[in-house]
Order: sequence, then C-alpha cells, then structure tokens
Amino acid sequence: MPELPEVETVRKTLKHLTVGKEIKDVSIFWGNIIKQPKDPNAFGDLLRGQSIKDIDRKGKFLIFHLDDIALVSHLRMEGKFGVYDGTLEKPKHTHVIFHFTDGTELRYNDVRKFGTMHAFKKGEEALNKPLVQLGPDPFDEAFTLDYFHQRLLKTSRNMKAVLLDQSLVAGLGNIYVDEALFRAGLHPERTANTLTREEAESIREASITVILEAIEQGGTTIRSYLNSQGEIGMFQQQLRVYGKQDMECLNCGTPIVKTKVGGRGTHVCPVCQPLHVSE
DNA sequence: CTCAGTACCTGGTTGC
DNA sequence: TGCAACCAGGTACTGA
Repeated sequence: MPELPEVETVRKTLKHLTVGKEIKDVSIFWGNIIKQPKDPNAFGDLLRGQSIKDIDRKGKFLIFHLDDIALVSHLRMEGKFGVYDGTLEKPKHTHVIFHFTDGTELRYNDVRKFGTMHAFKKGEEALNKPLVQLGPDPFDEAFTLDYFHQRLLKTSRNMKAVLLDQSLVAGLGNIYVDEALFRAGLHPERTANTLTREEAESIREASITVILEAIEQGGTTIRSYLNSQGEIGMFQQQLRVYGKQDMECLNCGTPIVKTKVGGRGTHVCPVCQPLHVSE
C-alpha cells in the first residue's frame, strides 16, 4: 500500500493498535527484509524488551519510536502490517513477527519480499540512510516554490522521473505523480529544466492537493486488496488518469493514453497534457 | 556527478 | 487448457 497517503493511513491504524505494547520477541522468516543491523539476530536483540511509544512517518517510511530504538520500515510494493491474536497460524507471506507481551502480534506480510526494516539507536535514524536522503513531504513548509523550482532547473530529467525522486519531494509514487501531472496540465515527459516558475507552482500545488485529498480519503485501494486490518481507501474514486486508459478524459473527452515513461506505466490525456505547445 | 538499466521477488493477467 | 511473457502502488545498486 505504498504511497504517502496509504502509509499515513497504516500509521494511524497501527498507532491505535500498538502504542504501549511491549515486544517480547521477534521472529524473522525472511532475513533479507532486515537491513540494519545486517544480522537479523542482532535486530531481534535490539528490539526485545522495547515498548512502542509512537509511530511516525516520513515520505513512505513508517518510523516506530520505541524506548531506546527507532524502527524504520518501508512497505515497498506490497508490504502490510497487521495486529493479530498470536495463536493464529502464520500465513505464507508473513516474514517478520513482533510478539507482544499481551499475546498479540504485529505481523509483517509481503508477497514480493521487497520491504525493508532498519533499527537504529534513538536519534540516529534521522542521520542515516534511508531517512537522511529524503526530501520534504509535499505539505512540509520546506517544500517551497523556490526550493522546488531551483531543483527543477538543475536537471534535464523528465518530470515523471523527477517527481518520483524521493530526495526532491518524498511520498509521491506512480499513482499520485500521474494524477498530479494531469491536474497541473503537464506532460510527464516534460524536461524539468524547461518549466516556467508558473508551471512549477502549478505542479507543486497539484502534488500537495492530491496527496492531502488522498489522505482524507484513506488512500487508494486498487487491485481490490484490503490492508491487513481490513480497511479500504476511497481515493480510487477520485483518480482521473491512473488506470483510466481508453476511458474519456473528464475535462475534454479524449481517451486517456497509457504509455511508458522511465520504465513506469504512465497515464496521460494527450490533449490536456500537451508535450509541445500547439501553435 | 547524473542517469538509464538492472536487480530484488511473487503472482495475476494477457496473448499465442 | 497450457504456458511464456508481461505487468504490478518502489528503490538500491551498477556502470557508462
């Protein structure tokens, strides 16, 4: 469930379900999920006996604040957390289980095993990869027009790639980049350093709006899958181009086109998002 | 340094 | 039906 609004929804749910619980033990069934410390046993040693104080988020990362440790986790494509009764049998794709002293468990489930977990001593998480390389969230006050436009002027990459770059702005993924570009009327293959200040402001505002609206709606649920607590986002009803190929553009009626930009499936209205200005 | 291509994984869908 | 190829909401690493 992985762009910023989905991660934010997970954060809120997990916070209610886990704050105050103490980790009695950790079971790891697929060690590659654990990136820091590299040895999964050392990871378990750090977490044992720690209680969950709070859950935070930066970009698409969840940050579990424990007594002396910060656990940073990324869901990548299909990672899900859920809290369950510890007596239930482990499903096939559950790779990490945090056993709580009250008999419940926080389980990490991930069909593709792409997700990551980093454990740091309290305070060090912000100084190290992966968090240190993140840009501001879209609605951060640090995401100013000056900052954004300056960054755009420094690169000849296309806008699709730039908006997916988490070091410039954190939290946008394939769905929200397509949606924001459509709302700003910009073509995904526009070269970043050709944007006017007005165009930069337009896409900056569209990014913020789309992300905030999606958070309000509980995120986007596609490919009909619920997260582990059975919740479902509603923002898919607001999507205007993502997954809408061959359907009529809501603005002009032209069929939405699906192409590939930078290796990612990309949805665009060829009329509302012209690549070249028509004369 | 930047950037495009590839690697990491599994499973659902598409097309012959 | 069978099966290969392609696709998926992401990012780290490689080498040009």
